[in-house]
Amino acid sequence: MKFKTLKGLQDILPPDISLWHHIEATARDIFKNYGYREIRLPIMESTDVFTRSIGETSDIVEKEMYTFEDKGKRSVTLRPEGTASFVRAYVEHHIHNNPAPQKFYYMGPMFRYERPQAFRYRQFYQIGAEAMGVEDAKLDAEIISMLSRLLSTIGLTGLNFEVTSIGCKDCRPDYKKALKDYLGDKLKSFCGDCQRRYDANPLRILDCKVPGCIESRKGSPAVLDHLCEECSSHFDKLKHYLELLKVPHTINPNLVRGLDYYTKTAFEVSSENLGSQSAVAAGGRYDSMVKEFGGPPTPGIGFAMGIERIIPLIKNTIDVSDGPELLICPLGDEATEKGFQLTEQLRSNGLWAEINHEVTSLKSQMRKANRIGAKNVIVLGDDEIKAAQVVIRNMSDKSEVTSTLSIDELVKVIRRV
RNA sequence: GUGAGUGUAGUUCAGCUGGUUAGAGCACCUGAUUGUGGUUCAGGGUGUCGGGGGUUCGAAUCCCCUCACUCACCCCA
Repeated sequence: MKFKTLKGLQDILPPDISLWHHIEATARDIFKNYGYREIRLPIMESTDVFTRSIGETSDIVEKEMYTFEDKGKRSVTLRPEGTASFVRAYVEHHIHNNPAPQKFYYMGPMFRYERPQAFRYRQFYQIGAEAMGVEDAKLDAEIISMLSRLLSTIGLTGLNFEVTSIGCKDCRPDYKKALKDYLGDKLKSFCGDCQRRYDANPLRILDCKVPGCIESRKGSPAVLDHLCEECSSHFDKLKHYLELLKVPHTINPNLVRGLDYYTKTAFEVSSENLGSQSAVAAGGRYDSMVKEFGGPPTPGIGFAMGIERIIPLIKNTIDVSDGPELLICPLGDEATEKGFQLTEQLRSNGLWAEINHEVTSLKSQMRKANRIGAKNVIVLGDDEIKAAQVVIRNMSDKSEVTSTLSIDELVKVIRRV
């Protein structure tokens, strides 16, 4: 084989593509109910858009971005996530002048230069939603509820919704300090990764799965006890509204997000059926990002879901079989010509019709009909043309109905109306 | 970036300690059945054994290198 897809990239072919369409159509449908409108964003941005928002020291920026210089010597980056691009567009087009909340959704590929793994790709697709301009926790509850509805409408079950608050610019530094103070003198009892995390991102120590670390961190201060007045009451309201809307969820104070811009609410949806990369969707509030991008102080909240991680979860539960509504099997030259015309006419009347282009034995034509999943078959030979009448055979129950060669009648009979 | 595993037909895989012409299931094609499919029966192999080098009388098998893929860590949708 001479060429193949690059590492971590994949072709999406039928029948899988039907699952993608199902997910995308369901998302558009649900988003419409909630007043979200589509926004299409470029696939690359000035590198600063990401470094300034995601965080210079985050893993994404430090080692996972597809960054290169264009011919004008500008540093550009293939987007590793959608929110930064969205906020850039929000500010650039003064969208804040519209009545709040302004709600948008997007879908498309993201790029991260990572080692591929099960359900992790270098080009992966996200469907994301962002709601801007409302600080109230009702919006947080609403968007989490929407996500929950979306995922269950798509057909997912057994998902775990985890919610927490990670504080804001004011209280998070205090908490970080309290945590580091507590962990500082017992640092030697932690794994190598955690010792590194202590300086890089101490919050992540709370998420470590090494048994020794779980033991050693027992009794460490909890984020939720260190929230400032405002963050704390925001989180209380969120819990209240989630109860009110009956959105199933658990509180996980150790939930950590890898992006620097999150404030207050953070949430993640995971599945136990995905192996190690279990996150299906994740999101949170970002109340200071618009201002940092040069816009007026504007709160925002959003989430993104990974399509590749949803596909395997619905693969065996959704029927993706398809096939033409009619296959014409011609026998002889005259039938080939007549059938060719007929096929086009049926198509222009809205039917998915096909004709075998090679006149082989009827047996092999029928085999092919079966193989391609044709719902009905017409055998078109000299007799049928002479009589201007055909037999329409239903492939699933073998029932047969006769019809004249009139297009209207054919369509009617095939559709069984 | 780190660690482990796997590369043989379209696909899933067998091929043990080296031994004639590289195999099986599924899929595919043809026929039995001349104008009616799925079941059955008969026939058909579609292959650079990932690539290169080495050891040997002889390598899919052993050794080295390399490439690719997979899973996991880090991290994340």
